[in-house]
Amino acid sequence: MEAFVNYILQFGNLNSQQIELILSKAQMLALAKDAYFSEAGKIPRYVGFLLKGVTRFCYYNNRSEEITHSFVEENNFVSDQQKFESQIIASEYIQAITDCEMLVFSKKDWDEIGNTIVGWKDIEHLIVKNCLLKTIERRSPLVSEDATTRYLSFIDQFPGLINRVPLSYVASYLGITQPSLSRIRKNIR
Amino acid sequence: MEAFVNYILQFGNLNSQQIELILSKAQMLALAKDAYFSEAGKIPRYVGFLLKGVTRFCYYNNRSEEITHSFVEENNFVSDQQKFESQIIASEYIQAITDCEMLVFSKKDWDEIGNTIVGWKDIEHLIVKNCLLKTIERRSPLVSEDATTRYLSFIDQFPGLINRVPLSYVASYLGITQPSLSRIRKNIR
DNA sequence: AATGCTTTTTACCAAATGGTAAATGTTTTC
DNA sequence: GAAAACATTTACCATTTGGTAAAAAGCATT
Repeated sequence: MEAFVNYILQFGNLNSQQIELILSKAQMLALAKDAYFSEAGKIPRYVGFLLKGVTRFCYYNNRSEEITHSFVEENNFVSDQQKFESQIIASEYIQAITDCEMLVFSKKDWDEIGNTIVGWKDIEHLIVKNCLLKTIERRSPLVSEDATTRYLSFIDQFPGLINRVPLSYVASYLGITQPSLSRIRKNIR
Repeated sequence: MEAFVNYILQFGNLNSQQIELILSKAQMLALAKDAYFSEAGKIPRYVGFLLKGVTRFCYYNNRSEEITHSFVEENNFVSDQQKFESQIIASEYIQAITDCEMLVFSKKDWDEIGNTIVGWKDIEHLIVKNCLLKTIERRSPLVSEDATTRYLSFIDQFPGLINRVPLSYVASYLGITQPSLSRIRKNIR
């Protein structure tokens, strides 16, 4: 809870009443492992802040292969932002990889925060921009480096995560098959 | 010029005085082929809107290979946005691939627009968000698909661009070597 | 048309990765 | 603790891609 407030205050100042207002709108959501927070074909109902656990974003490409394109760890926002904001149908899934605890906000409450707190929209924009830039930065080596380097940079970018998520998801994230990832791990040892 | 105004008006309403103000700050910049608009190691001076020509973003990875990570065609903003906004040293290059014509704004003028026009910052945020989302979307297939599919989706996303830029840049963008790209093009014919 | 310059293709072989299925290891459930 | 279910590794070989250098093609200049 404190982590959530600290996270937000990185991006702008809020007084205690404003923080109170935000927290009053937050709902606690427990998500069991493998449960979906948001699903392709449905409109995302909530934006969430992950207090505990790991989630992933995934979709199915045109060969019906499941592609994991992002991981989100605790103390970060989890949201299909564009689809949530416009309340349109999502084309990807957000799934809990471990049991998760989240603070979530309905679209209505989220909008109310934006309409009530002066300067909130700026903060929100900064948060979104920050997340998008981080995504781009993280995914850069996935294009230009070989698989071993990609794996090493994954380890670097997400310390410890390799022990918390199935390797099949990591292989997909890195753009290689699971046997390839297994071979790479063997060669590194 | 009109293209620039239309582009902006996609993201919010502005009256004619506001538009006049914006245009009064704009400077015309002609950039010869291969010239840099922004350079690694330097602070980006301008944010630009590309009226004519093609540019690319590139950087050097830790093996000193030059990586082209984005192309920008006419009627789009060209900016190392994060570095321009914070006026910090860039880590990548923005280079004209063909002769270019741009509208550019200095940091000072750009800030003045933001401080003068109510609602401009919202528009700016939307533009930035839009560009970042487009970047992510375009680069998605570069991870999860094989090289031939990546090439085809490049052709799809940038119609005609293949005939305007060196294939070596495209190969780099797709994460393959130039001989590989050449082979792929041959197989498709 | 000839010259030099750059870009693109080709050819060669080595290395990396994919596809599949079986084997092993690990966790869960009863 | 045994059985079942799931996750990971291994092994096999086919295919793709990389690295390098030479050849060919395309462009500009004279």
